[in-house]
Amino acid sequence: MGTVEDYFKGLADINRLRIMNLLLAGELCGCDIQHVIGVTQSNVSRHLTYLKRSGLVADRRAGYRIYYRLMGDNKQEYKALISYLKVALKGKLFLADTKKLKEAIKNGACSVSELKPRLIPGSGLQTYVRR
Amino acid sequence: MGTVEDYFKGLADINRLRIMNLLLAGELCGCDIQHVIGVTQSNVSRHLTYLKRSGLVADRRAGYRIYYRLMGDNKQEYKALISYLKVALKGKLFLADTKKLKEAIKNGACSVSELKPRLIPGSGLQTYVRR
DNA sequence: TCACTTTATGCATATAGATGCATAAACCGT
DNA sequence: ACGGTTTATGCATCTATATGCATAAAGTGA
Repeated sequence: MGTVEDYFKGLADINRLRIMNLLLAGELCGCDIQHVIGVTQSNVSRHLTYLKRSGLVADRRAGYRIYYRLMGDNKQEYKALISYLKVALKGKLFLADTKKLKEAIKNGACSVSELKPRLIPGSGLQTYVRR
Repeated sequence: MGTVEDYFKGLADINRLRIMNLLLAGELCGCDIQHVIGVTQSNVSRHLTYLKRSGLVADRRAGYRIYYRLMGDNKQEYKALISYLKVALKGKLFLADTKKLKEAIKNGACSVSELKPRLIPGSGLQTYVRR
């Protein structure tokens, strides 16, 4: 995993693209993703597994939640891909998802608020406090 | 066709990535692609059909040959994708393919020679004369 | 230990994709 | 019209994806 082919296979699905679009905004737990995308929980779980297997997404457990984030890979191939996604994910569906995510955060989503970043002690990672 | 999803689906196959890699070097006819990739003719034909359907590749007929080229799309999404491919297609397989293509051209490939570009009258497109 | 939240997975099913072989189709030159 | 070159497609098969439902698994808090 982590090859160019893996990347493209990983992104060859509309729901996985929607997830990547959301993760561009920051680290998220599965239930928030499920809420925004509006598919079943098992569906989200499997797509996240696929994205991890492709080398696109990383995760960490925090209690009974698991937070997913873009793989912080320094490979040029990976960074260039993320740059491309930022350019390419501008369609109505993606913008609507992003908007819905912001709304959810404002109304107190289950896990995150990009307005309130918090550093995880010792990890160098950033998460967001629950509202 | 031509959406981000189409692009990623179109590139989610190793043989189609290999074809795109070759087309980055210029316009090519199907038989040259087949020679370099080393799969069956029907396989190449179907992958090219898929790439056209995805909005990634365009073609033109010239006699009994059909020349395939990257879709000359000015959309930012498309241009950024091509830029990404130039960065990402650096693996051994892709480099070997490119090398094999150059060899084929040097030895007189069936249709093209990037050493001898020729403008197609009126079209603004460039092709390569047969050796 | 028990109820609750979140995530993963076994099972079943439906669809899409990849591939080779044989053959058709399009076009050329003679 | 005919043989030769290149490309497309019908048929068959195999594998991979996508999806929902039900259920298990992991973790929390009382």
